[in-house]
Amino acid sequence: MGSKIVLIDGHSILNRAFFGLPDLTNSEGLHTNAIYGFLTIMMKILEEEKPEYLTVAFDVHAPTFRHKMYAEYKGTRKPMAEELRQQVPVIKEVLGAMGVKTIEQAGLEADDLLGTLAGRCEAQGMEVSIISGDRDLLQLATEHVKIRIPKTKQGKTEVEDYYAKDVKERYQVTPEEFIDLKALMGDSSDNIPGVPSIGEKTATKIITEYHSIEEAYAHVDEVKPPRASKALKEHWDLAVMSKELATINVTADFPYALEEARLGNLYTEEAYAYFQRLQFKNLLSRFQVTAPANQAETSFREVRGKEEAEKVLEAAVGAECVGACIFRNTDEILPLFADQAEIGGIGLCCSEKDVCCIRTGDGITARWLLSKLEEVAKAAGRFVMFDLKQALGDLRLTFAENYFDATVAAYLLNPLKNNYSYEDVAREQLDIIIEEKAEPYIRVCYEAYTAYAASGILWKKLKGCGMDGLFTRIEMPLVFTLYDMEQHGVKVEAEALKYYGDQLGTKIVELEKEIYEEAGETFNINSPKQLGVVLFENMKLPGGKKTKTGYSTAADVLEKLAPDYPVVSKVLEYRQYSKLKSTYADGLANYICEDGRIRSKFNQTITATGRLSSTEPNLQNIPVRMELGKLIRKVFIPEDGYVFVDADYSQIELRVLAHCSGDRHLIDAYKEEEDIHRITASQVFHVPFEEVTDQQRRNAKAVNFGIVYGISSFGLSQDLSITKKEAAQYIDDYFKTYPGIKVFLDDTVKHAKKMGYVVTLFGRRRPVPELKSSNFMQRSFGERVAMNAPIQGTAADIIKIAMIGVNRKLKEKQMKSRLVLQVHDELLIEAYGPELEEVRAILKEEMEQAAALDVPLEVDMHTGENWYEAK
DNA sequence: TATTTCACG
DNA sequence: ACGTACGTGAAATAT
Repeated sequence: MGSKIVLIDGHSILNRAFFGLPDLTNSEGLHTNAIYGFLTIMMKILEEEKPEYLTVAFDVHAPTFRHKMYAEYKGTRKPMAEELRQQVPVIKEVLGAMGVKTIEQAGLEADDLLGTLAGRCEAQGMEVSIISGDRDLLQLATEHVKIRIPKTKQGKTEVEDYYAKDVKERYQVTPEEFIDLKALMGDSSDNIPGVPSIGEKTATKIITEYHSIEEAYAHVDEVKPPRASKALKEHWDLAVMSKELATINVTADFPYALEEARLGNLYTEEAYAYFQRLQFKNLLSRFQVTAPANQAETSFREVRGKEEAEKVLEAAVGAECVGACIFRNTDEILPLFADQAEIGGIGLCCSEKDVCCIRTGDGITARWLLSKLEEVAKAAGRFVMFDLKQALGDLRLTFAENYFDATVAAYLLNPLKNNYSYEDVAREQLDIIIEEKAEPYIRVCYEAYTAYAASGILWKKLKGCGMDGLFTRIEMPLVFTLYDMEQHGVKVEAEALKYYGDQLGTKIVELEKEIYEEAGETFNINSPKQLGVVLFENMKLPGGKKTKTGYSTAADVLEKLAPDYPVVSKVLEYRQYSKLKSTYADGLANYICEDGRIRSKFNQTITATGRLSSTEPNLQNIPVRMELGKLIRKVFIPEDGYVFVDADYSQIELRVLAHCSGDRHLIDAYKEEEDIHRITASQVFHVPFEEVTDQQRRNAKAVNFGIVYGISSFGLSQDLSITKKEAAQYIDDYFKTYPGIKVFLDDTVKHAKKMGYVVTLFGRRRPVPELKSSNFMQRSFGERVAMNAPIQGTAADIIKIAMIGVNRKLKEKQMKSRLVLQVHDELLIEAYGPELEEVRAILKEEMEQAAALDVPLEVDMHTGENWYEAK
């Protein structure tokens, strides 16, 4: 038997993968599902067939224009979806990286390339497999040419194989006759019109009898049924054209060197880089770990002994740029406590050629090493680390302009990613692939090296995007502010919290009993699935399906039923109690340290808009709207001798909008009147200020919120329980009242569509890739994001500035009061009693003066013995 | 690991 | 006709 070649119909398989798989996106916002599906299918086929040769053929143009003649005949066709289009060049690059031969030829379709290649290879005695989702190719099947059609059934790809005999078996015609079959019956997916009123059944009958359309036409009067005979006569031109369209050119003329198609190692280093970028985690495992060392590695070394370590560290003092990292010995420790593990050593890089790893032990203590590193850091022209805030736990550094957090820089350049590891930055900025299984000291060196080498590039890019000021004046100082807040934490009364939890527990048990009684059965109320079945099937309550997995039992659905069904209101109550107990009472208790304080993390590189996020625990979502939940704030208390001061911006986002849009009416409204919702209502509904009803004010408030979120009539109608039409009218009236807002929002979306991103007042960018989507929903989402992000982001910038200012003032004046929490538009300070008035003055000043807008920034402030009172 | 729900701004 | 408000994180259940 001769050697074997696999030929892949590129666009067809890509297309199949695209529609067969759910939408996947990597952290850059690139859609990857078609690429992933293509590679999976290709690898599966290669494993099965183990061919010597492989070639992937592409059309030069989009495959939907496969048949130009017919496209003209039929008129324009839908263009390829943007999500798929963007994947085409990438798969070609990936295949190139894997050493896979690809061909495309102007004027020839992939079919023609495949057909001709199949013929040429078969003539040389080779076995050929053609992979395509397109049944048109069945005409190419022979004894040695196998057509393989992958099918996705319930997530699994199965492949249908067709040699010539299989075509005959399945369609009762030979591959050659298959062309004529298509000519008669047509193929809508392939734009072949066929003959009207002749379908698969009739076509098969005619071709099995006459073997070709020409032969059938020669005996057209004998063709049965009469209906088909008539159709054939009337539409003979269509049949001829269809046959022409369906016929694949197997004698095309194009250059092709078989040797170039010989399969080598697919799993190259270059391919690995692509797979990492595309985030195909499970495909990465196919790569051997024998990739040759990157060039940089040659200068990596492990420093041994205190003497040498000292030499290295001394030499680093005063260096122009230093990249560093600190690592811990996490081997014999539970991952949960990894950050408490002892210091294992540091990585240090002062130049391309000087990268080293210094371990503790052997006369080197952690304290000595770290204090040396502190010296190096302070003296460096630029001192770079990943996640500097984390490192500040080990290095006693205070803010200075030479510190550079590479994680934060990478976040600013693309806030949509979900992590900013040094491996990612090395790959993206330096084109270096760091092996996961590389020796630990090599990885340590890489982290320091990446910090060193990427910082210049990151900085240049930040400047290029106009984010250098944001980085140096806001984000970097904030790293230190957040560190201080995290260290300080907030005191919590553990016993009171426990008592609160117990109270909730009793109530939960009571409600549980009552619910079971009314339902007539016991079940898990916390399970939306079980609850849905009990309510809507067993108890037959009205209210249909909503989610893909079953009935929606969300609060807004249940609230509609609650007045009529006591069980439902009990369920709602149960939910409330159970949420409070599990998430807040029990949840928070787990985080109380021995000194009675909770130290939540303030994450700086999470959100798309520039806000902070809070985790472990999240202290930015402590209940406040409902009295029952708000009570939990009583357990947050200041230290003895201190009080809480809580200050929050009044409608900061709406004020930012007023400023950014420059809308005269909204700006004037803010300058004149306290109650913005009331004045909005008065202006939008054309009623005197004093005569605005509560309902009108509520509506105006909802519209104001809607504007900030990127208004849609649907969203507003949901919120106000009115029709979409009424909501649209409100919006229209609003824009008539504040025409500047409309212009501003439209311009922002326009800018986003043109540039691909939006910008805050302080230069922070948010990319909006959704605007390019071919999906209406996605695109609409993109538009709302484009409207919201500059507003939310600017507000985030402003409070960050205020935090830095407040923290700086407190420290400058050597006060004992400390910033403890930030909740987006609110700051909480634990103020030392004697300093109270000064703290209030500082808070007010720093918050109100954080940005000079065309409208005043107003701050509401309260003092109290606990967070409940201070709010 | 994904989905649903719900707490906050 | 499509089916949504923007931004988060945690807990519980289901897979």
